[in-house]
Amino acid sequence: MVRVSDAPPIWNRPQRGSRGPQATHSRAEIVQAAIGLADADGLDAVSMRAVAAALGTGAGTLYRHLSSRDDLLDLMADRVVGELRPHPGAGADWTEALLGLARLQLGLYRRHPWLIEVLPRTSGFGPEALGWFDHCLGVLAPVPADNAAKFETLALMTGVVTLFARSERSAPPPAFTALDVTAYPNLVVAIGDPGTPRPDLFERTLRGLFSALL
Amino acid sequence: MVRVSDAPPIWNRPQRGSRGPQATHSRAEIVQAAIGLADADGLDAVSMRAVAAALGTGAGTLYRHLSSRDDLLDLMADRVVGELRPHPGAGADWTEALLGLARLQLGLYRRHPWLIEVLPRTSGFGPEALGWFDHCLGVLAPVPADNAAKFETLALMTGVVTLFARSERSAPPPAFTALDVTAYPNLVVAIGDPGTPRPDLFERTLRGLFSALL
DNA sequence: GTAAACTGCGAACAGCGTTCGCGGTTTACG
DNA sequence: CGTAAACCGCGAACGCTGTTCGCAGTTTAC
Repeated sequence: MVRVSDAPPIWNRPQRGSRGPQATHSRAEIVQAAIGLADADGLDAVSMRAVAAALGTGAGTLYRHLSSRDDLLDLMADRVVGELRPHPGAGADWTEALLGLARLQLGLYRRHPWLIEVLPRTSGFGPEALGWFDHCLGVLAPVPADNAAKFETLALMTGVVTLFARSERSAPPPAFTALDVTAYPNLVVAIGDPGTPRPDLFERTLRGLFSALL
Repeated sequence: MVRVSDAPPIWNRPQRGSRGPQATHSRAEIVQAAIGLADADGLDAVSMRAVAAALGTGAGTLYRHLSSRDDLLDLMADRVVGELRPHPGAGADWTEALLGLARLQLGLYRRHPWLIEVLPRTSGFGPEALGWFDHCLGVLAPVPADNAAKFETLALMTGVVTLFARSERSAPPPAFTALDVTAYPNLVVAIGDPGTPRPDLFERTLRGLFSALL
């Protein structure tokens, strides 16, 4: 489960040495093929054999460029995080700027839904993730708050974005057919008067978060 | 991925028919063995063969009581959600009561860390999950708000609890050795003055959420 | 009493991540 | 300049996974 490897993380390892024939596939090529499969058919479609087949080779070949499937997932995640560039310039209102960053993240999750499953199990921050985090800190620069508070706020902001991304993906509740009235009295009356969901829940939640933590 | 089965969910299916010899293992027994494995060695240790071996039988036997491993995970999740009983009585202050419910949920995640992975992929609400949700609605009964707003708030409360549970499980950040100053300027200065994390982040976040949404 | 329905069981299947040895190719070094 | 080290693609193989299926035996319903 936990990464116990003494080897340096994948981002610090060189792609190839100096000797030997030129590789027919690069690390970036493999990652791109894997992302294509994940975008099209979900994360389960990203098997080593499938990725290799998409590149016209065998599964064993991939291990010349990666040391494990988890490495591949790390690289995939950091690469799509790079799609958040160019990082938008911070305006005068940092709250509005931060909201814009959150919306950008939500868009990324919509483009690559598998990211919701991959990100929580990545082994660490890649260079693009660090760059994004650095940019967020820059937006928060004018805020007079402890750096720990900024870290906490950004972590929770990212987390809340994943919650919304997940809720968008999950199917609507299964219509509650024939609910037992005696067992779930409050639920029954609430179903009878469901009310109307608010369209600005995303912004409202994040604004509440910011005002509570910064 | 998505459950396309026309069969009724596992909770509505009877455990056995009337004919045939008495079964040596019950559905509850299987679920309990699986939970024991998950608590001890994580979710990956819950393979059909391992669960069957813990019960002294073969993997194929389990399919007499369950139709898939996903069914087993559904049952495991709903069963540990039942540990939240007896549901605490609501006091006068609904904010405080709701905070107590959130703390109860966090404790459940600490006792069964695998629940963090299982819950987002369950196929629906089990009877215990419905009971918990019903109780939360009861606590929110005196709040003059739209039922949709209450649904949204409870969903986000549960989500935020999972974020905190996840952050407790994840390893501390890897010490940021030798960070490139030119690439991550804001990060470098923030590391130089890390500040002190706030001990009441959990409560503060949830209070902010409640006041923003209800 | 017969047939239907259920039981545990173990072999089997396809797929998975990963390892390893093979022959061939390119580069670094004495 | 030749030799050795390092890298390449490749395919077979290992152990594991979830799941299916036929077999023989047991209990119940009609």
